Amino acid sequence: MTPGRDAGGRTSPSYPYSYERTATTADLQRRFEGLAPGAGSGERARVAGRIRTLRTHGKAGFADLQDGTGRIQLFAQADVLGDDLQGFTDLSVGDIVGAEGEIVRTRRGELSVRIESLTLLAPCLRPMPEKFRGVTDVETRYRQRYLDLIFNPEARRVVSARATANATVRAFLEERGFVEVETPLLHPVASGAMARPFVTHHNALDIDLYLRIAPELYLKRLLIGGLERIYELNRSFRNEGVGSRYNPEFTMLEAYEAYVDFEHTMALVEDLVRAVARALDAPAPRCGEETVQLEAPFRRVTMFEAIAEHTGHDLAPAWNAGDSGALRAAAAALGVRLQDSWGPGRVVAEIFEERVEGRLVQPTFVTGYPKEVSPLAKDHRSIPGFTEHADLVIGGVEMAPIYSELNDPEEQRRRFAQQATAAAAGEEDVALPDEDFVEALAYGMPPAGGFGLGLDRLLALLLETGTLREVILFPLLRPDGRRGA
RNA sequence: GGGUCGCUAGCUCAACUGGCAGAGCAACGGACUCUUAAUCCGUAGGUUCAGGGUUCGAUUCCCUGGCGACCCA
Repeated sequence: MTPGRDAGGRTSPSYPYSYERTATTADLQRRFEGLAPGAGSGERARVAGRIRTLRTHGKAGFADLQDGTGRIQLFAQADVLGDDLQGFTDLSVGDIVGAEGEIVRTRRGELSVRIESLTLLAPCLRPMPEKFRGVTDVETRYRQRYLDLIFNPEARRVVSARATANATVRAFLEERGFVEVETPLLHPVASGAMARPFVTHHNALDIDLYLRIAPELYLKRLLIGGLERIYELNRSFRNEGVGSRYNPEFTMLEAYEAYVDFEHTMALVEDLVRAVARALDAPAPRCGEETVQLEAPFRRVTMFEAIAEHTGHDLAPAWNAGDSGALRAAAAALGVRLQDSWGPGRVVAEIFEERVEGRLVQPTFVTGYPKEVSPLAKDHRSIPGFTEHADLVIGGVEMAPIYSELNDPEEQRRRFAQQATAAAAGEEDVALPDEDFVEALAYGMPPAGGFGLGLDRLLALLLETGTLREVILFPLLRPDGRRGA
């Protein structure tokens, strides 16, 4: 038997199908703000919501009712209800009820619905968390997010902030002529990013499919098809660990614009990030000891410059001399662990990610990505060995890669071949060859700038939550043996 | 992957150096017609995460495992 109140104490609940509300609690609080203590308004309303607290006084009683907009007090009196007062007395904290009555303000000044009729809509059969402190255990808050939402206004704030961010993104892009599209989530080849995929199986076709790690290659197919400005607000999946910066499924924005390069797209991303920050009233979120200045122009540095600045190791001479031994020695000196199969480009990128990225708190576009770690971006127009790939880093976290999109099918084939070689050498985070995509490129893809923006990470930054898990309603957790969840 | 910390009643937390497992809230019964973390009286509620070890005796000490948090790589 589940713990909780004894069902025998009440007649069995009837679970009504609907309740005709005439007002929300916020409406009433606003409309009757000026009502004097002890006064009646002469107006009635029907409200519905969850009982948060109960105070019964024999022939009278009070309850706080919470709905999606706020709270109002319910006021029960034997004078009004007669024998029906029992229905109020029998309520439990957590029950969902509908109540009808006159809007009054009590002598102590609390705006209330003086109940004339009360309907139990859904009983709360399980004991609710402690009323004052509520739920604070982090694990419980994630596993039973509904309790978190009932008790913690902050949890509800995150929900509306994400909705606002999504709406802002859409409005921003629509204004600039971008069209929202939807592309497959089940991919025959998991490519478009360097990550490990989840595998699944399609029975009728008897083929393995992969949950997308990025929509990139499908969106580029649309560029080939003549859609010149497109975006997808998408959920993607990467088979990696969980933690404050990672969740295996995450929400990302990818957008592509024909006939522009990554310089143009960097400016677009900068404006977009700023627009979202303004919409959330967070132009300067705190991040550790620092305040992130999103209104100031975003800084630009090359990966080599950033490494030199933060580690004191100038890797440019070794790179230019093709001295990968010296690059590896620098990594060793910095305590960065490397795999034998990695080439010099990956070594440099690893040093950057492990020792520098986390220190770039102010918004920074990092450019100068070696070809080895950037298989989908165009060759840099003037610096051999590099690509036109910038990464926007804010708060020490990678927010958005931005490319001049590679549109030369032969070069794309060579890049994929390098990735395949790395995969054969045991590297798991690779962009796998997608021959169908290479064939599509051969029909001609316009030059384009594109980006992917990690919305969960951006929200975590702007809302100052410190962890992705606070902005993802149901973050992946190991199933709890007791609950089998 | 490494380190640190945590897991005790439905919830929030105690329990000294190893000595009868507790409180508040919630639940249940009762009193109370203006309370708002209502108050008052009473009742019930435990595989102390799991398993093993040490001990006369383990929530406490040791080992293994589980789940989580934080930090690091």
